[in-house]
Order: sequence, then C-alpha cells, then structure tokens
Amino acid sequence: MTMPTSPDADKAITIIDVARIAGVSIKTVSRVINRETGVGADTRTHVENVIRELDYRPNASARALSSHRKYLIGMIVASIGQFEYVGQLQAGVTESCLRAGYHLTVESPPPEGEARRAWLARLQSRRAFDGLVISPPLSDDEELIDFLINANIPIVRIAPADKSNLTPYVFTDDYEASYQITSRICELGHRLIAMIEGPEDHVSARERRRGFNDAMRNHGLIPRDTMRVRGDYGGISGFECTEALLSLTPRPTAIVAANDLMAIGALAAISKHGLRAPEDISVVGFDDIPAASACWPPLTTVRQPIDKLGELASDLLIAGIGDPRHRTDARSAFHPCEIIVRTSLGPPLVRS
Amino acid sequence: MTMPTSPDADKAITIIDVARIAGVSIKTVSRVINRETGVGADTRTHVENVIRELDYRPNASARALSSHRKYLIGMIVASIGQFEYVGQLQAGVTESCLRAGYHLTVESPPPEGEARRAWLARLQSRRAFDGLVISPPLSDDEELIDFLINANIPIVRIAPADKSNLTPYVFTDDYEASYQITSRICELGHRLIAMIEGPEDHVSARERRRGFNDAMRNHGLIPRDTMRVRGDYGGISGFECTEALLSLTPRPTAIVAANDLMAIGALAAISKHGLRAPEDISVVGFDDIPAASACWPPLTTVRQPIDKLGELASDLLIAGIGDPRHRTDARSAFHPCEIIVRTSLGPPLVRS
DNA sequence: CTGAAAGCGCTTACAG
DNA sequence: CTGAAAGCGCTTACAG
Repeated sequence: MTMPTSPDADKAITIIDVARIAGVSIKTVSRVINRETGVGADTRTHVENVIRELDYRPNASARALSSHRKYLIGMIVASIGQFEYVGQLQAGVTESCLRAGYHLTVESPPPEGEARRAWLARLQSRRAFDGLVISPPLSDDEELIDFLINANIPIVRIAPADKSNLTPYVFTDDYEASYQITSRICELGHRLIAMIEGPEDHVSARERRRGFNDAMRNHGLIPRDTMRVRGDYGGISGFECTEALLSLTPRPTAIVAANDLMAIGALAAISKHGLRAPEDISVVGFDDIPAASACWPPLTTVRQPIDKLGELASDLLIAGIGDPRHRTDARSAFHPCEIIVRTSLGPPLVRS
Repeated sequence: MTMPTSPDADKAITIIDVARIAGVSIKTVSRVINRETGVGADTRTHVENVIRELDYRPNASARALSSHRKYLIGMIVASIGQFEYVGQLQAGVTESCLRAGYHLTVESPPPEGEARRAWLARLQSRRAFDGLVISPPLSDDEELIDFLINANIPIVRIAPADKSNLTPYVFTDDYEASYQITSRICELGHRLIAMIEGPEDHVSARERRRGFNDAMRNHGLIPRDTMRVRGDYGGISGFECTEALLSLTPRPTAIVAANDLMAIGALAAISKHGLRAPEDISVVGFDDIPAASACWPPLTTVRQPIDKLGELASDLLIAGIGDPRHRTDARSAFHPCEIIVRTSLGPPLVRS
C-alpha cells in the first residue's frame, strides 16, 4: 500500500529460512546459535555454514521476548558525561558488551522523590536490564545496592569501598598506586610532603590517602595535620587548598593531589604566587587526564587503565547472567598502575 | 522446580490483565498505550486508571517484535569517553531518549576492513537501531552518511559542515561565538591578535576561524599569516603553537585558541617563558571544560550548551521515527552561546 | 542427538 | 468507537 519509498523491503531472513535451507528443525538452528550442547558435530558445522552464507542474524527482540532476557545491560553512573573516569569506564564496558552481543545503556538515577522511586521500580524484575554495572560513588550507595540485591538483579560494582562479597566487584589498586608515587617522592629526598585529599565519599580518595600515609610512615615520615587538606576533586578546590598550603611555615616541598584536576589547580596557585614547579614545589596527580600533559609544567601522574576495568566488570556481569554454571567467583582484582613521569616532580632544593 | 531463591517470581502483569480488569479488549488497551485516536474519552480515562493502579508497563521486547521497532537509538561517535564534548552530547541524548521511552547505545565504528563492513551491515534495515545520532566529525563522513541514507535508516547529524538538506541536523553557532569573543578582544584595544586554529577536519575549527576572520576584518584588522597557527585540539599542540607565537617580533598581545585544551597549553607556554597572562598576553578558549577554571589564570572562554544540542538532535530523530506525520522539517538551528568571563583576558599594555 | 508444539506479549490488518 | 484473529521470530518444555 505504501509508495515504493522503502528500499528496506528486503525481508530479513529468519531462523525458519535457515532451518529450511539447512534441512533441519528450527530448534536445531536455535541450539547452534546458542552454542548449546546436543548437536552432532556435522550438523553443527553444516548449520553454521548456512548461517554464514545467508548472513543470518537472530532477531534480538524475538529472543528477548521468549527468553525473558533483554540483551541490554545498564551502566549506572552518578552523572553522565561529566567525568573522564566515567567516559573511560563506558568505553571498556561497551567493548565487552559488543563482544557478547549486548547493548549498553548509560543512566543516572534521579536524586530523590517520586522520580527516583519510579526509576528504581523500572529496574526491578529485570524488566529493563539483564544486569547492571554500578560505577563509583554509587557502587557504595547502600540503599541502591540493597535494593538491587533484593530485586535479584545481577550487578557488578566498580571500585566499591565495601569489599565484602555481597556482589561481584572489580577495582584498581589505588592504594598501591598512591603508595608507589609517594615512595618515589620520599626517595627523592622530600620531607615536607603535603596531600590534597579527595572527597571522603570516594573510595579512590580514601585509598589514595591510605597509600600516602603508609608510604610516609614506611619512610620514617609523619605527615603534619596542617599538611593534609581536603578538596572535592574539582580544580578550584585544588587551587584553594594549595593557597592554604603555601601560607604555611615551613612550606611543603611537594604536594600529592588526589587527582589531576586538583593538581592542575595546585600548579595554578603556585604560578599565581610567583613560585615555580618543580623547583620550589613538586606536584603530582592521579589519572593522567588530557589536560595533565597540557599544563605547565606537565604533570607527573599515575595512569590506571580505567577502560580495562570497565571491560572486566562487564565480562564478569555477562558471565554471571549468561549461564549460572559459568558464574565466576564473587570478586576480582585488577591492579596494574603506571607512573607517568613528566616534569612536575623533582628533588627538593637543599634547604629543609 | 527451582528453589525459592527467586523472589522475582511475581509474574509481570500484561496487557491481557489490564484488558480483563478494565473490561475491554487488549486492542483498546493498546490504543490507549500508544495514544492512538479512536477511543472514547471515558474508555480512555478508565483504561488509564487501571494501568496506573496496576503499575502496568508494556513489555518492550514484545512491542519491538510485533512493531518492528527496537526502541533503541544509537549514537555514533568517533571515540568513546575521550572527549568532554561527546560526553555532554550523550547526556543530552540520554535525557531525550528517556523521556520518549527509548534506550540509547553509544558506539564507534571500527576504522576499516572487515570489522567495519560487518558493523555497517548490522546497521542496515533497522535491524539494530531505530535511528542514529551522528556526532562530529563523523557527521561529515560522506561514506558513512551515504551508506546510512541508502540503507534508509533515520539519522540526525550533529554539527555537520555540510548544511545541505540531505538529512536533518542540528548545530551550535560556532561562527557567532567566535565572532563575539574576537570582537570583544578587538574592542579591548588589542591589535596584534593571533589564532591557534583547530584541525581542518572539524567544522567547529573552521567555523571558529571564520568568526575570528570576520570579526577582525570588521574591526579593521588584518591578521598576519605568522599569527595564524594550527593545532590539533590537544593541549600539547597549544603549547607548541604558542612557543612559536612568542618568538615573533612583534609578539601578539592576545591569543584566541580554538578550544580550551589548546588555550591551557598556551597558558603553560606563557608561564614557562616567564610571561604573565593577561598582563603580557591575553588568552581565550572555547568550550569551558572543567580544567578551564582550574588553570592559572582562570580562562575566559565560550560556553555552548552541548547537552541541549544532543537533546535537540534526539528529539528530532525520535519525532521522525515515531510517526511520519510528525516529521519536522529537515533542519534545525541552535545558537545561544555564552561568554564566561574569567581573568585570562584583559586590555593590552599600552605599547603596540 | 533431534524435533513438533506451544507460547512469550504485544501490534498489524481487517472487520464491523 | 471497538474487537477477534493472526502473526512477529524466537525459546521453553517436553518427547523420543
């Protein structure tokens, strides 16, 4: 009835076409598609060939309807498109989903009230997603996590503080990364080392502080209270914290900022006060964001493969969804971190 | 047969339940859900109430299967999680999708070869997505766009250079933004104004250059060739370009960088060479990225509501998919831009 | 190892 | 304005 404006009239081929041409039942084709056991080797090969020749791709909606699976996983973030971290995570999760034939949707929960209740309700009973990857800081939001566990929806938490085996989770070794870079600073001869901590509700901030503390202690240093300031991971807070630090006597000779944005803020404050890095004060950060190599001096920082972390989380999730027998054990570590040496860190001037 | 480990045994309620309880046929319920005409006002209200009481939500897979729609839209980007711009776009598109009951999946095409062919094939015939939002610079990838048009899959291009009516598109007025900020610099009394241009394959870069040129000309200034340098939107290129600019005699008194990352690089070079902004040289950027307020001095820049642009694109796409009769006209502009005044721009020292 | 039947929960096409 | 029937393309549950 419609005008011939629609060149996609080529009807997609279905499992029935494949079955007819292969000379088997659709059930057998279904078994091959889903890699189920119980198909003769020859039959399997033959069906696989027909599938390839016809370029057959199963209709995801039909599978979803009859299998009660959606082939959709959700990534829950506090805020979309605002943090490098989340973007990198998403890149990794996408990679994993693509490989497994899942789609990924990124969502952030409404902060409160009716909208939030409705949003939570939609998640229940796998009506929306087959499973969820929860990114920080939501991975430690007890109310949310408890709700999801009760709703029996598969989740994998990314970098949670709570390392109990409530749910599977993945993490980077922030502690180790911080320990290493702090040790390096100590070994360069610095004694007055300040830390601009991150917000208390981020595990990464807490772990980086722990690593800092332990490295200091193991090098015989006790950080003074005045040399610990707290930022909010924003650049401006790094700037302000550093101004406070610069007014101290004696002044620190090195600053460990819990992330790059604050480190860049620190560099800005140093520059504003007519001081130079690393000659007067060394600065290091964490994350290796793009701006870290654009600022002056270029920032020595710690790079962690966040995208790989997302990939790992998604692999874990999909394995858990796919087949109970493949369920991996409840946790998984991930650590490699890499110190990116640029020029914002140097030895202290002989003085302290 | 399974152990009572599965509390989600509460069977989801279906259109049949709603129909039975409301005392109508499922077809009538369907009409109400889809806001079709041809339902008595009373009947409609009644059914709506039942739907609300039962907290009924249509099964997306079933709708998808019978309607040949997926309720899934794709956002095609060159690279996931690497640019602020893309993240903001995604936030807006997500917002729009959520409102319309669609899911969003972000993907980036394999660069070439077999993988790319397979990826393109999957897009055909709406087998994967109901429609696509194409972000720059892919929105000007002729091969890709032509393929999608031929495959008859609805697309909306974001910020394309090609403003022909091939497909619907949305854009921000980069030209206007650049014209305005450049004019401001001229009116402050600067005469030696340099521009660090962006990469030629980004429309935004070309438009920002056009706006710069026209503003200069309209203020009686002719930019010298040596005062035009080209970066790649990366911070390091901004740094290098600026070092070249600083070696000029006479030196520019103001630099317009085509994006913030390059502007931050420019600030870094200025600082390295013992100069100060804005006293010795003013710098402005575009985009207002988070680091723009963290650097020293804080960057005067132009903010454009990129998330709103994504929302607009998605609204346009969904309107086109949803009902041919609602199809909006083939293009749509979007302009508001806002100059964020911080301190990296000031009047020139009386000298030139 | 293989298959015939029923059904997932909607929409489409048709009828009145 | 309303509805009965068929069907979308798979998987599940069962049988052999």
